[in-house]
Amino acid sequence: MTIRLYDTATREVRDFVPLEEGKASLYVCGLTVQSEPHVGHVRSGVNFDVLQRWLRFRGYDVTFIRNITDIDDKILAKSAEQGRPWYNLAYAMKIELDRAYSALNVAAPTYEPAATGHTPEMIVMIEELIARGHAYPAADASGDVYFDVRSWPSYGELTHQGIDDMEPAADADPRGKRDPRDFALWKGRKESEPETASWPSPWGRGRPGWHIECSAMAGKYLGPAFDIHGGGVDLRFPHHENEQAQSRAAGGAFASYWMHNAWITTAGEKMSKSLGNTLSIPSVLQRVRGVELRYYMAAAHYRSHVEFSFEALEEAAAGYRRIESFLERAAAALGDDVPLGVPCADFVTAMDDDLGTPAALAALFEVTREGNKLLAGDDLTALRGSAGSVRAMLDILGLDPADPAWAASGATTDTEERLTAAVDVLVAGLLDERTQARADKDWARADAIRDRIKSAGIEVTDTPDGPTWTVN
RNA sequence: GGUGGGUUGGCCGAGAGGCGAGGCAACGGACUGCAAAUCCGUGUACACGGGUUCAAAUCCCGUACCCACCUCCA
Repeated sequence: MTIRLYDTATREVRDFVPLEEGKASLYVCGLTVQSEPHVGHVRSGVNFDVLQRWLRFRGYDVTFIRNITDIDDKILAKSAEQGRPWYNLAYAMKIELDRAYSALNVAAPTYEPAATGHTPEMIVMIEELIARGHAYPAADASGDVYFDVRSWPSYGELTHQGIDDMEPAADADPRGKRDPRDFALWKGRKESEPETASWPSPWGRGRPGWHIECSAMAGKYLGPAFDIHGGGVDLRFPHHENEQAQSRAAGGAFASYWMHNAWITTAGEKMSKSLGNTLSIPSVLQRVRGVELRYYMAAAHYRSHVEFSFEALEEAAAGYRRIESFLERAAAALGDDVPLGVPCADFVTAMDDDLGTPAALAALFEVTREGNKLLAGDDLTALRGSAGSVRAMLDILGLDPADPAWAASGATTDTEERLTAAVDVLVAGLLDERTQARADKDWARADAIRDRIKSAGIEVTDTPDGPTWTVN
């Protein structure tokens, strides 16, 4: 059985055949660090993290490059508005993004290059394109360099569009373009822009066009040909189309497979960056834990559009807690931590089929139910098998509750620990009284004590090993 | 104008010619002093109209509505 992936370029699910046996090279377009990340922004991070984990589980040696764009029009505009240097804004938002990723257990890629660190590579590539007749410096004095789409016959192949069917951008400044669809490889510095936002080039000081950075960085770290290129659906055109055109026009084969994750929207609309911070990662994490948010995102197929709602998020969290509590009870029954086991066959089949996480989770729930039944019996070997399998499947999805990543994000402070210990002592006294009452079959008194504890926001649960308490 | 995606039960969300994925919620039962958790059970869902077929949520034709992209959106 091989991994099969949906390839946007061919519009079909194809067997994954890497360029080099046993290795997988992956480039994902990361974010433009211009504002605080919201739930929509991090979906690709989660989805491609799952892909990366699955490739690794299937034995591939994965090289995973995910860039960040740290210079662009919006960064310049926002930093000017906020009265701070553009690089300070970009850096601060980059730190926020890292926090969001780590709160969601999105593993660090092999390397995370930034656009501003790669202007020499871009310049070399642009020169190559000019030499091959696929690019030209603008005829005006702007210092811009454009890609000549008419010079590249297969332009439009990724998104299956003909150049003449494309609507020329109504608002685009034609500047020195030969064709309105030509796109900027290099943007000459404008007087209004800060000197620090420009780099030397053969065409004068300027800054990267958006698309060239990814071509240059993918080429640098993965070579002229690599296996998978990913990103959000919105990037198919123009970004990915242009990346492919310029990379191929410069002589590289570029990506063999193109994968695109769908959007998370609210109220049917895309999550605009101007929406405010109600859906920023820190604010959502006040409602649910990071692992629960990740579960919510992993539970839908990556190519399916998700309509975000807190109701659906809470429901998903309830489902995750069921799996989690099984693992906790299994660990208690086994008297030990549950070791990572083997995913069940249905899970593997589902994941191989274009990362079918919904079907994979269905399989995971089947094993969880079996495990819950075993919990009632005394076959510890079977229980260990089920629990280990559940843990292994969660681990592949980046959802293993025992992953230290979660502990880091939910770290308890010393004060909290001391408070917990203090409450435990106080509640323990009451619970002793209640246990005595229960032994005396004085149910009224037992319930009264439980109600009293509950009025303090603490839930008491009776188990065969005695009562336990949790904060509501 | 071009390109692509969607409409599934109370809710979320898979599937892609025949057998009701799964989760959440609800209801019934078992267990429990009562709860909680767990297990067992309960559903005649596929936007609308035609068509093909022994058989259609799934294929074809048409219609409606929604969404994305069309040169610096995740």
